[in-house]
Amino acid sequence: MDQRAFWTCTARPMTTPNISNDSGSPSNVPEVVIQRLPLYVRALSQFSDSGNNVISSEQLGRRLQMTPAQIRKDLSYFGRFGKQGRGYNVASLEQRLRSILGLDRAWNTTVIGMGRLGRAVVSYPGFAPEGFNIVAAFDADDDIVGQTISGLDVQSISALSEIVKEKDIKIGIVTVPVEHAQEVIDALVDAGIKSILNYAPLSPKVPDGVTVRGIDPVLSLQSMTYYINE
Amino acid sequence: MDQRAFWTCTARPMTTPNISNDSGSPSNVPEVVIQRLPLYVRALSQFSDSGNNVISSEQLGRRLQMTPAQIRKDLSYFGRFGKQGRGYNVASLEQRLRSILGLDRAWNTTVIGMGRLGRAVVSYPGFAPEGFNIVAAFDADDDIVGQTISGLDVQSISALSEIVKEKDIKIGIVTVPVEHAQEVIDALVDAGIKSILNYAPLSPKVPDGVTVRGIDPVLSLQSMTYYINE
DNA sequence: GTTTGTGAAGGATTTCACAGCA
DNA sequence: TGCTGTGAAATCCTTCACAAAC
Repeated sequence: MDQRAFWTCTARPMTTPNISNDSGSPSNVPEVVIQRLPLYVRALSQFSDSGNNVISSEQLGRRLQMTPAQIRKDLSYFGRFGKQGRGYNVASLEQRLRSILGLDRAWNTTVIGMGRLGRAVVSYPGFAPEGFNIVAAFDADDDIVGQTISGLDVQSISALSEIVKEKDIKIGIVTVPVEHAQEVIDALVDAGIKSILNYAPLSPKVPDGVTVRGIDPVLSLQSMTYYINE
Repeated sequence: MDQRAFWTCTARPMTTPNISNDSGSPSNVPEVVIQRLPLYVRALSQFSDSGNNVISSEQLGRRLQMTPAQIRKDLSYFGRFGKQGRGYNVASLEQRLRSILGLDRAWNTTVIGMGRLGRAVVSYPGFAPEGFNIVAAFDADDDIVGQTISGLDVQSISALSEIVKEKDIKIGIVTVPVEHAQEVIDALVDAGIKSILNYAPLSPKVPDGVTVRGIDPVLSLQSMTYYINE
């Protein structure tokens, strides 16, 4: 029944603090709830692909292996999206959730570290269709700086802050070796970045107000072996 | 303060049920605690690299951005590893935690799906040093079956069950396109696999007793944008 | 009849705070 | 003195159960 996406590292209490939020959206939504919303979006999008117009919390719950009550409660943090006796309109619920999450716009993103992993990330075709555009690439190595990789010309990390402003980059993706990850993350924070996707195997220190999510398959494997009985 | 690695999907209640556990290890440890243990292992290993012998829960907590009380409580599920007034011996705590997680042995692993992502996974150098050995690779495409990729010869998925037994494979890594992910996961489950690392963007259905952890950078990004203020 | 939205109840997890030991 | 280990308290999250709406 546990439905939780990989590993996140956040410098934030589990419950979002009262950041006063102009757009009238509620301000004490638990972090776990926010992390489940993208799952709802994904499931709804799959449902509408298969031609359904309306879905109940019961059906969604069956799809996502979670209880209908939890789904209704989660949604109730943000408004009343359903119709009693009928359920939710698939397309409009998806649209509402996208809007809540800020997915109804595109986000400029940069990748720092153009080694093996960074190259894989910039050439991964899954980001752009979801509105995450990689618009700059950086590396510390002078041999790599100046190369063009997947249509991006790799720039020196010393230009990071400038380019972040120039290109209105809001999200940093860190693919440098673990030894340099903390300093790169510090540099992103200094450049004003508030959201970081970290592929390096470490728990970085970031100030309050900066969100870091980690991608670490080894960590995932290491917590699964506990449950293997033999 | 939230320290959680990406997305996991587990067919297990948040609190581990009473699976009677021969080796005298406790049987009602919350899942969140299990997910934090690898973070402790990683931090301890970094600490010992920097020449420290002893660490307090306060120091560990500072490193991992979590409270000392939580660390002590987590450890107390498994035993009494510290010395009052001094703290924990870094090396021996790391060893104890590795043993609890089953990381003091190697695990045979297989990757299913030898497209772009699967190739990146089998050539990722981070698994083997942690004891996760990729010993077989599978694909559905006849043009790929028979190729040798990173020293593995790619086999047909129809041979999955047989090879899993033959090579004593305990963990499956799914890198097939999302349309085929559920059927591949079903096949792994049929073959007796209890631990699955899923790179496909879907929440798979698995029976109780099977653990799935998902790796989905898009999902991580989608929950971060909520917090970006503008 | 069906399904939502939601207070209230019930669990689970985190934090507190301090006894006890080195 | 310093720090662990741990019950108790506090907080957070999920589930229940039902009135209201369709």
